[in-house]
Amino acid sequence: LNRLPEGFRLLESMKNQGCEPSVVIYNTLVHAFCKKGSWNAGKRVMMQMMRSGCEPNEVTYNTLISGCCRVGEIAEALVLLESAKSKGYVPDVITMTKLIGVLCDEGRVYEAAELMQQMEAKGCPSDIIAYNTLIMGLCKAGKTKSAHKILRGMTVKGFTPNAASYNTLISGLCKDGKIDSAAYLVDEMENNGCTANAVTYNTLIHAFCVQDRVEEAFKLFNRMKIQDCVPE
RNA sequence: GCUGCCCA
Repeated sequence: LNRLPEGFRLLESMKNQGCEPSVVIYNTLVHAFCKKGSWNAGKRVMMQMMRSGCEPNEVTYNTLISGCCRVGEIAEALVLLESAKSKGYVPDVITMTKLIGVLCDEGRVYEAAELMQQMEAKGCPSDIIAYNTLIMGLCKAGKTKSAHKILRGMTVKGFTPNAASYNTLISGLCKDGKIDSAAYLVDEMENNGCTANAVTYNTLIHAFCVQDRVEEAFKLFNRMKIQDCVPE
C-alpha cells in the first residue's frame, strides 16, 4: 500500500511508451486507494483516467461508491451514484446494499427505504440481503413495527424471508424489550417454513437471561436440542 | 479489477 506512488510511476511510463492502461488497471488502482480508506485519491485516479480518454465503467463506480461507504462518506457516495446513473450505469445490488446499510447506520432510514424503492422501480431487482439490511435499519431506528411490515411485504414481492431476516427482527424486538413478541416470531418463522437456527436461539436465550427469565431460557434451550440445533 | 445481511 505504500507502493502506490510506484504504481503511479509505472502508469506514467506505460503511457510514455504509448501503451494506454486499460480500465482494469485503473480500477485496480482505485481499489487500492479505497481499501486504504482514501476514496478521494481513488476519485483522482478516476479523473485522471477520464483525462486520458479511458471511460470509467461500472466496476470503477462500484469500487468508489463502496470505498465511500466504507468510511461513511455518504454525500460523496450519493454524488457518485448520480454520475453513474447519468452515464446509464446501474450499480449492482451489492453496492446499493452497502449504501442502504450506511444510510441506516446514520439514522437515515427513510432515505434508505426510498433508495430501495427507486432501484426496484428501475427494474434493478433487490434481493433478500437488501431487504434484511433495511429491516435491520428499521429495527435500529426503533421501528420494529415497520420492519415487520417489510418482512411480510417481501413475500408478496416474491422474496422468501430467510432465517437471517427473522433473526434480525427478533434481535431488534429483544433490544426493544419486546421479548414476547420476539419469541412469538419463532413460531411465525417456522410456520413459514424457516427453521430457527443457533443464532435465533442465542438471541432469545440471551434476552431471557438478561431479564432473569431463566426458566424460559431453559425451555428454549431444550427445544433447540430437540431440533438438534448445535448450541454455541 | 469491486462485492452486501442476523445473536454473542
